[in-house]
Amino acid sequence: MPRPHKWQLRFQGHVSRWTGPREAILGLLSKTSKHMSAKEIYSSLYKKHPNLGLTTVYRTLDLLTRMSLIHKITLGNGQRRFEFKKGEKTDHHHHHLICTGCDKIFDYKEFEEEELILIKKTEESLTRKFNFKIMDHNIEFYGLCDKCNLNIYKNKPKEIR
Amino acid sequence: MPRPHKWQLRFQGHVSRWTGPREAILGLLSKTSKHMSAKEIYSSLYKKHPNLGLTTVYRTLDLLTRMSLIHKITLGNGQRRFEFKKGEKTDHHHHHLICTGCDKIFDYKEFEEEELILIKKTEESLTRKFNFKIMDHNIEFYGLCDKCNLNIYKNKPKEIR
DNA sequence: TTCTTTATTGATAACGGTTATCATTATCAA
DNA sequence: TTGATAATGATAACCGTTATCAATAAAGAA
Repeated sequence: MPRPHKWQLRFQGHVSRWTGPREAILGLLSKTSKHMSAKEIYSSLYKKHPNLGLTTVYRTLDLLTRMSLIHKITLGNGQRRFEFKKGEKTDHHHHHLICTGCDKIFDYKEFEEEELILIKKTEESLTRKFNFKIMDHNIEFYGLCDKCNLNIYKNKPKEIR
Repeated sequence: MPRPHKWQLRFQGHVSRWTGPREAILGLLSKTSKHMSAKEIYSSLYKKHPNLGLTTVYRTLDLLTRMSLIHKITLGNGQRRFEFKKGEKTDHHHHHLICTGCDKIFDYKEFEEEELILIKKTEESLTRKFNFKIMDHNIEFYGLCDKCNLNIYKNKPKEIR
């Protein structure tokens, strides 16, 4: 049932089996640049895989994350999204600008190189000082868009969300 | 009922009112260096404020965050915790190093000046590009502390928490 | 190929954190 | 003191994620 796949090699000699759902989910993520949520993946695959269960999506995303084939990002608002890992660690270097009024998220790439240098230096220093194995980082800026910056002293109203 | 408070000044001339729950929650966070969750705050205040509702804790934390009086951090596992903001100055400026094995949070000050310069440049650029009013930023590194790093080959991270 | 083992799946229920609802209470300017 | 209304708190609802468990299917063995 499962067709040959280049990533299947990662499973050989291990416990896991190469299955249709895993093929479908990894295939989808490898073909998009978006960071997708579990439900987005689930509904994207419904047409071609109507038998796929949401539980399997979660389990597969967890497996692929542990295999370092995909990358999980947790936004400041708690959203979890996944993306295919193209290669080097530095490729998935997304940072976010988030409006705390309406939760809109903007990707930015300003000062990407400078950030990378500083991140690397910081990681090395933290590893030495705390004896940590650094696996990931998260950099976000929070602010208010012009539509939201007038109402910060009120309990968050519905209208501006 | 509400007693005078230095932070009350932040409310004067605005819509919001200075209330007992807000006094209690901000007061608690100002007296601890811990990063607390909503439920931890709720149960910490239960003794002296048995009438306080969990809903109000969430609403107040949201308000105080938007007022930049406290800081919200979202861990990689989705946990949300809050800490008091000591001041606008760089005195107590720090970022977080989070162990994904045991959820422990370490504050660090490595490369503080270099980070601040880059952060300021990035903020200015983002403000110009997106017309945002930058209020805050969040820089976190995720990894495994030395104790948890020894257990990476165990199946269930829950057991070592 | 067929068989056997067991990893994987998917429907369902359950879980935990957060939010919406809404009647009541409390703040604060007048 | 009073009145308008912001804020509160009990409750239910919401939503993303997990646990459960019988059924299914992958992959090596025969």
